[in-house]
Amino acid sequence: MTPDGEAQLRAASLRVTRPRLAVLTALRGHPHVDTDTVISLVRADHPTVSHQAVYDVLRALTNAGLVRRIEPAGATARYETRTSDNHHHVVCRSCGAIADVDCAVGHAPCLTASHGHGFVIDEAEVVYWGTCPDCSEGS
Amino acid sequence: MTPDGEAQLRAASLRVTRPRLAVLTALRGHPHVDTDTVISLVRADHPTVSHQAVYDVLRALTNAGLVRRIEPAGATARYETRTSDNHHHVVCRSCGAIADVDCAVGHAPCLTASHGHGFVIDEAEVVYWGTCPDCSEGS
DNA sequence: CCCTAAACTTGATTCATTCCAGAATAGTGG
DNA sequence: CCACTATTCTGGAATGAATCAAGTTTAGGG
Repeated sequence: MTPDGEAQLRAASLRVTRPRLAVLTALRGHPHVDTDTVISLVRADHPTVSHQAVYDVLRALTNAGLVRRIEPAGATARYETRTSDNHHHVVCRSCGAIADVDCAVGHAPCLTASHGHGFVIDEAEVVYWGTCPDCSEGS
Repeated sequence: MTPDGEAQLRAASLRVTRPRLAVLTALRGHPHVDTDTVISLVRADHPTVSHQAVYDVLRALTNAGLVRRIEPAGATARYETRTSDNHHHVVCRSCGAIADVDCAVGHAPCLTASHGHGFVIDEAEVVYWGTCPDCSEGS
């Protein structure tokens, strides 16, 4: 099993608070959800947590590397706990569903495009666009 | 030279209007600008064009494929006229500058990751994150 | 058990984008 | 060349994700 939230927070020298644990738990069970959904999930157990707290927590966890923020074009920010393995995402054009995709071309393939106008490139982000099973079925 | 705006619009069966020509011209001269900048550029020549018109035009041109919309995480939508050659972009983390990057791994490399949870993938979008020459110089 | 910085609550604010109702206009058919 | 209609444009209000601000609570070191 993944280390429990408390251990993760301490390892990142972040204070262990109820809202933070709740957000981590919510994201564990529901990958790729937006902020609003996180708020709902958190409030299921802790009704008094403010939306601002969730925004703060998500930012803190993202900065600490415990959570990864993804932001597909035309959608609001989503979050997931699967970090540090440079995987990518498929996004459904019609319903917005997101699924994980392991890096196709081995590891960090695209960083080879380094001769980009003098830019120092440190990350290559890939987003696949398409149609999810549910949506392509209907048509 | 690129075909003039009027020809492009007619080829796409779009009406030829002053705002549309102005937007096309603005984007030709200034790639990767956001909507607000487009509005300013357009108004330099045609002060009466409404912001709504620019939004409408950008959407119409994008749907017609005359313009491509890019939307890096954490930034507002940008537009460019270079289409139909599947190139990618480098984005500067500190100043937000964007530059074009030709597809590194040949053509449409990444579509090979097709076995993604039953998704039918039709496009692979790549965004390189890094630091532009100007910004890395200062540090 | 105190104390202080960090975190949280509440509520207002920003800003890109969209929605709406009415006026203008491109371009087809007469 | 003119009239007609759908499309487009104008001006202004509304939406919604996200941020800011002031004051209260709390984690956790001393």
